[in-house]
Amino acid sequence: MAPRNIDTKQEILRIGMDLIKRYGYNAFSYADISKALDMKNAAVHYHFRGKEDLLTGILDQYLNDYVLMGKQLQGSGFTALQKLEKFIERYSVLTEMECICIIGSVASDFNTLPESVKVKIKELVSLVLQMVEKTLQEGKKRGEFHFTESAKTQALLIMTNLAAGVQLSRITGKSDYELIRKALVRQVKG
Amino acid sequence: MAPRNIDTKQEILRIGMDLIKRYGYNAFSYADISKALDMKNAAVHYHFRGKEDLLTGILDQYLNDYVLMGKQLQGSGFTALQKLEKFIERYSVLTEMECICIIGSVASDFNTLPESVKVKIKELVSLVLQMVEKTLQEGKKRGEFHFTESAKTQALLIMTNLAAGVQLSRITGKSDYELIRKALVRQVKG
DNA sequence: GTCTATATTCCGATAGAC
DNA sequence: GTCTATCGGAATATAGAC
Repeated sequence: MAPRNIDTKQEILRIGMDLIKRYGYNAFSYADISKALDMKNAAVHYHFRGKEDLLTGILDQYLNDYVLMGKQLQGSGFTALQKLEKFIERYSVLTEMECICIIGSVASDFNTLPESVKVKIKELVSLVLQMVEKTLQEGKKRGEFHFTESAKTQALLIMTNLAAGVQLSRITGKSDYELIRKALVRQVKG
Repeated sequence: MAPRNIDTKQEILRIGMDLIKRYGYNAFSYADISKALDMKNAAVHYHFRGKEDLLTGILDQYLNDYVLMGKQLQGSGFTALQKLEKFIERYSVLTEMECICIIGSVASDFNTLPESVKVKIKELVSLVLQMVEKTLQEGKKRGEFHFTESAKTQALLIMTNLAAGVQLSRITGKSDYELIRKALVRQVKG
């Protein structure tokens, strides 16, 4: 059959990214992806030899996304607060989709993953934490933020508030996430 | 054969509680449990008809544990800070075991679980959050704590710092968890 | 690039012996 | 209460046709 869609690989990544945030890595199958794209599971194997390769592709996509986001924010002229809020917004949308963040999802399955994937997860977490830390430092320098912890510690506090915030919100409802979101912004403003 | 151990059901629960925190609900099997207890998977089915029944049993066990812990702390004469630190200690030990907390674990798998289990998870989360909130209120009344958020919001901040703290720590190392733990205590002290 | 068909392995679960 | 034996189904994956 002629290529139905030259971006099938990208479509598989898109579906996979949704499934991993919605159900978790060990809970979705190639069949879920092939059904969503109306193809056979063998076709998915053509684009990603095995499930671990797919997970690696998904993580690479997130790495690229965050690098791109970092560059865009850097050249945006945004205040530090606006940059932080752009970051927070990524978590807020998750609560509308019954999803948790990619980092929380792979953290839960971490012990079931091969070493090569664990390394990539570490890269992703380091990248995201450093982005937040850098924004916090900038905001403090500019007098926008007045938190008393180190920028690194404050970044850890924010990251954990957001990551587990979307997890809790899945169980107890979105209002708890909103309380967390507003409080963490008050915290950094000091 | 004569009963090898009259507490086999309790042993299954114990192994199950470890597996769910170490690998996640969808990543462990009855075979993992039967191997750990040197029996056949059919024997596990005798004690817990299906995997969902086992998960329900595990959640009931945690509910009982937390209720017991609440009663013990109530009659302990501890300061609010000491009570909070007893709670935090439960999370600290997880980082030594490559485990995440039960709430984070089931939050990740939440969308794959039947309604009856979801209800029990909500009960567990509500119980734990109320325990923390109550301790925070008590500490504020006694002049031990000086946080500015509502007790409920502060409890949410602490819970999310701890839950995602052990998740991050699994990826980036225990030192990040320690930074979070110390900072959140400073926060409530105000 | 996608298909059919199939191999393999594992999982959850049950029947029936002991 | 635990065993052996087995079933049905699903998941990962591969071979080879188109």
